[in-house]
Amino acid sequence: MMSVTIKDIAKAANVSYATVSRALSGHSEISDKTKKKIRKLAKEMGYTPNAIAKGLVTKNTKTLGFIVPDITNPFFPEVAQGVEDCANRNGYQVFLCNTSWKLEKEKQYLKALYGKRVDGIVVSPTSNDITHLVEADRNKVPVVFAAYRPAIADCNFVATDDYKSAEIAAEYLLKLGHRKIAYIGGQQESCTNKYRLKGYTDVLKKHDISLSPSYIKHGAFRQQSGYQLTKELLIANDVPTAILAGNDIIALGVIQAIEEFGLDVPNNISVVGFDDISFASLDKVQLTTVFQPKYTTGELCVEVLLQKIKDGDQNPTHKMLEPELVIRRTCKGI
Amino acid sequence: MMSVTIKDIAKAANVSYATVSRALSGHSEISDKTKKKIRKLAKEMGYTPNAIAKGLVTKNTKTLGFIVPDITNPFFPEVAQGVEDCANRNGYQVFLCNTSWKLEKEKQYLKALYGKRVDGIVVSPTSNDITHLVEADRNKVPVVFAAYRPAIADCNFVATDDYKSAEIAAEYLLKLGHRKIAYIGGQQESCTNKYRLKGYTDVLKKHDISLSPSYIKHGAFRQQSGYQLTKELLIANDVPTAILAGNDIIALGVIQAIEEFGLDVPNNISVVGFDDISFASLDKVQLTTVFQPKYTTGELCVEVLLQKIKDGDQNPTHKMLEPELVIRRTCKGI
DNA sequence: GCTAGAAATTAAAACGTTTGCGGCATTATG
DNA sequence: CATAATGCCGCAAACGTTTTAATTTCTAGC
Repeated sequence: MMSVTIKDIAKAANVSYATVSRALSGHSEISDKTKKKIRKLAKEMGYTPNAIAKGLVTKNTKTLGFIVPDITNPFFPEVAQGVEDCANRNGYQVFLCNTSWKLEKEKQYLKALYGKRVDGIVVSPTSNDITHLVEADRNKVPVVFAAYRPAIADCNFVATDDYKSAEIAAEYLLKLGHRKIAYIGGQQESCTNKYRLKGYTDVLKKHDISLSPSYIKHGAFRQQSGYQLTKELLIANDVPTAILAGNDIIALGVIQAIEEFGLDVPNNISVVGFDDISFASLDKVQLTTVFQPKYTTGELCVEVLLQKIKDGDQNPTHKMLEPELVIRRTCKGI
Repeated sequence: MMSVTIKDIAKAANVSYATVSRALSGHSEISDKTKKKIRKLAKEMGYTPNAIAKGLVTKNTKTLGFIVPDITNPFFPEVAQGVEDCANRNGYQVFLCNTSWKLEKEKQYLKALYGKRVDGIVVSPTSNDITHLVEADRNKVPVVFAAYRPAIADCNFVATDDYKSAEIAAEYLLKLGHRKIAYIGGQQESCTNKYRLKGYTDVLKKHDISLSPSYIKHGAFRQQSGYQLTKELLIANDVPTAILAGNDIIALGVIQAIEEFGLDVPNNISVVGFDDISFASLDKVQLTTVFQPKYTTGELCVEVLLQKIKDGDQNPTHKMLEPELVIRRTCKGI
């Protein structure tokens, strides 16, 4: 499995290997005749440029990293699609890394990506502990946060306004006449969760609705977690009339729990999620949720990343995207 | 953003850079004292080894590639999870590449991956045209096919027996009393589709049921495709009592179409899918389907890949996994 | 036919590692 | 004390490219 190198071609064509390099890359003065000859030869010999040797000298690898916490949540593949498409359009490839919500894995991947000298990293962090990512951005390689708004100011990010998303959802529920609204969140510490929780509580406060602490529960951004927490909620004596779920995946678990409990969605309890993953629109599901521009998020992340890479600009870029309520069939007036 | 190299450390420690290399990698004779000194220094200076320079000399990158046709189909993320976990356990990282069912992209990615000199590739091919993949396996880098059984004999693959899967599903439908069973497939040319189709037709033949050609339709492994083809099917005059869908995603589209048409699943038409993606078990969906060990597929793929990498064995390895019917609520006796 | 200048090509250094070989201390052996 | 063995470490080549500077070849004008 010995691969053919530029030197092999040079020998075969009886020229220096500098000439071969130029003939192949094209962006240097070289006669048409030799260029053609060499290219033909290269193809015949089955030459594939060694990107890693090239990376060593040019200092760029035309590679990006994308770190996601859960590839099993359809939200992230959609973002990934945007990341990938935009990267490809610009001649970049992407390393997709999945942390399974483990901080340790996130750190490992960060190190590995930098070790491979990727030109930039987009990351949807696993937790609120992002010091390693910030440090990397400052000293080693540009990073932009996807679907996450860091508490620290001088980071790049593109995110949907989670606070506003929650506001919209809560206001909608209130407009439907609900007063007893529970919140089943994901990881309590995560920024996404914090903003959504804040939007929810603020709206309730604004309408002078007292917050029952038993109505606020946290777990993980997973179906199982939504299911479990809702069970707990339903066993207690004061059952809410509506539930705001931390995201669509959680919402699916919430609904499952409600129906297993013998209650109906939306007749007994209304449910709204966040994200609008593709399965939310299934006829059988028809989940009311707050849409988040997933694909666009991915695209924009790469755009700002490439910008940073190109001009070395260290100033933080922030992009806030607009959420949108999409009303389907899991909510009902009271 | 100048990164610190082994030479910088050597200078600081006042030793040769060979010594630094040895101190860091550890697997060479070196005194404990200098080893400690150098490691401490390296940490202080924020050294991250340049994996690409290392790869250039050692000829291996500790990196695998995984090419999938559609990251948006939950089937693949689950396989990817298995691939990743097993790779990580063995000190490898994986490049996840998504072709969006485009052969051209598959070829591009293959070239890019080889350019980056990944140590091995696992691929779920986009089409039945796999010559480029086979060629790569023979001359450049070991590749194993995931969830795909090539027509050519001397390839590595780990797949679930698609023929058997279809047999199981068809037999089940027959046992329920169905005689008018349609098949809504994915890409007609794909191997997966061919085996499933064959299993289906063979079973019907065995039971002396004549195959209506209008009952067999092909499109893509996508929800939209299943939806569209089912619409066509329902408009025709001879409506089937059961539909075998090419996979779960298609099945979801099939069900959508049936219900939009004013019919009920399973009361008017039974539906069964393949794969058992996580959403199939949702309370609202409860899709009867044929389970395929997705995570295991991923794991096994990298196991055989690593084996090939380690001992350079060129003999093809085949692994067939067992499907399993999981009965839920989209089928009914007649 | 000469020469200036442009065009095409080559030589060689550089990128950041690993590693085989050789050399020098240090210790063990006789 | 001389020698052999051992343990550490340095030198330098190698990996496959790109690229700058130098050199050769070509073209054209006189």
